[in-house]
Amino acid sequence: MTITIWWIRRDMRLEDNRALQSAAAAGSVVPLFVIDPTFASASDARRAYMFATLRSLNEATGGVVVLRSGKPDEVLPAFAALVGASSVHMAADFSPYGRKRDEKVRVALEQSRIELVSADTPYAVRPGTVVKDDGTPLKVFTPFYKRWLGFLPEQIADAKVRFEDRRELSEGFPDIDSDVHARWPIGEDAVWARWTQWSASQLQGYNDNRNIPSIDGTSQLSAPLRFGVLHPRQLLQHLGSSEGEDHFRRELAWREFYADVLFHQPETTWVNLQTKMNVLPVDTDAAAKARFAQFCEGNTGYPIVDAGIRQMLQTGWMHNRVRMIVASFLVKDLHVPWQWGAKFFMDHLIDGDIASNNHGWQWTAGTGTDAAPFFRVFNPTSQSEKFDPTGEYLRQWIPEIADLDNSAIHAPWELGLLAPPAYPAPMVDHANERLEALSRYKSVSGK
DNA sequence: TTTTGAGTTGTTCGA
DNA sequence: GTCGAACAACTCAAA
Repeated sequence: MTITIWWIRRDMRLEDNRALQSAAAAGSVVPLFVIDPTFASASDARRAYMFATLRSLNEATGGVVVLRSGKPDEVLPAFAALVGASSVHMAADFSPYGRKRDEKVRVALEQSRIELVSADTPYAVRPGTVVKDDGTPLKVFTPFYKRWLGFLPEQIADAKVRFEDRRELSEGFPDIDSDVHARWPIGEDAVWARWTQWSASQLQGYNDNRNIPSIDGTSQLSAPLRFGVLHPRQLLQHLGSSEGEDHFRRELAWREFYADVLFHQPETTWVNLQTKMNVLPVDTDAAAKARFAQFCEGNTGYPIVDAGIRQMLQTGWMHNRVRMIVASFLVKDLHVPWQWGAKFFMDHLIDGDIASNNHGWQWTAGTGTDAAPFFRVFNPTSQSEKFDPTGEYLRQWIPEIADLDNSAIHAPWELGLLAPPAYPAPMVDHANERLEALSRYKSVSGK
């Protein structure tokens, strides 16, 4: 019997998994997960989620997932030789690191005459597919979206998979912080249960409710999507054409758009997409670093900003609307490089995806796709009043101000209510910093 | 090739 | 409280 390897990466599921199906079509499958040394740089929350998910996947296979530590271009050829595999099957990874890694692995396997088969992608539409009539990629979301809709994949029925039991070759699973199980649905069954429950009650009202951080208005499926516990094409199957469903489809498409942008311009992970923005003045001196450190603790004195940061520090996740408010504050009130914020988010988010995260930051900073009007500066107080009118979200994450009433909680300094005992005064004056930001952005386009 | 309309998520000010 | 205008200039997509 031919042995094949399913190299598990961002596709931690058994259902609708074309890499697994490809491996199974060619032989009896050894599922392999390589613990790459670079994972050490992932956030604690993300690593905990990943291993909890893998453990669940292992159980779903009857315990045959093999873990091996080391550099993938060394582990895969050695492991393939060990089990006598003739091919390795995977879903392509489009992150800049993933592309380099996979090319190294392909070359290394080739020397042993083992084929690396790329049989799936983490996206409904493979990055690089959606192009204009002249064959070049799109840089604006809306036209991308319209064309992307025309490429949505067909559903393919799963064939039965025969697994090969080589569990004696596996390293043990690392200990898993029990917190992650308490906080997140782990594994395919639990994640689909979450989708079923959430979509039944929230999808119709998604348009409005997704912006309210105190309610369960967003799917919270970002981490499962990040690790492929479910695939976007599966979600798309469940979406009709109501306003809420349309909007949810657009959100899925944003994930694909940013992957596409990064695929074409991998260097924009950490440098401005719009090079003209390279002359935007940013602060990087010791004082800026001190302000950044205060920001990272969730002690800016702006409740909505601090609530978001604390939510992320404590849970590994932050509500999308609040991510924008927090990012805008860092870039436009503290005037530090967006890269600092992007790194900070990647260091803590459970769902941290390099394309969505870093291009989201570029969007906020005005350096990315969508030449955002330079005057679009979020006001943290009015955003708070608009999207958390009852202050419920603020109270959940900032106990120091939990006793303030609705009229005071969004801007506790205004009534002289510098809340007991420890909530800080605003670290900067937003009205001043807004003007400062406007003048800096204006300076970029010249007079 | 040229032209035209549009571009995720905002705020402030004055009527 | 509500509403519309102003806030720049530029790039992109498509006709």
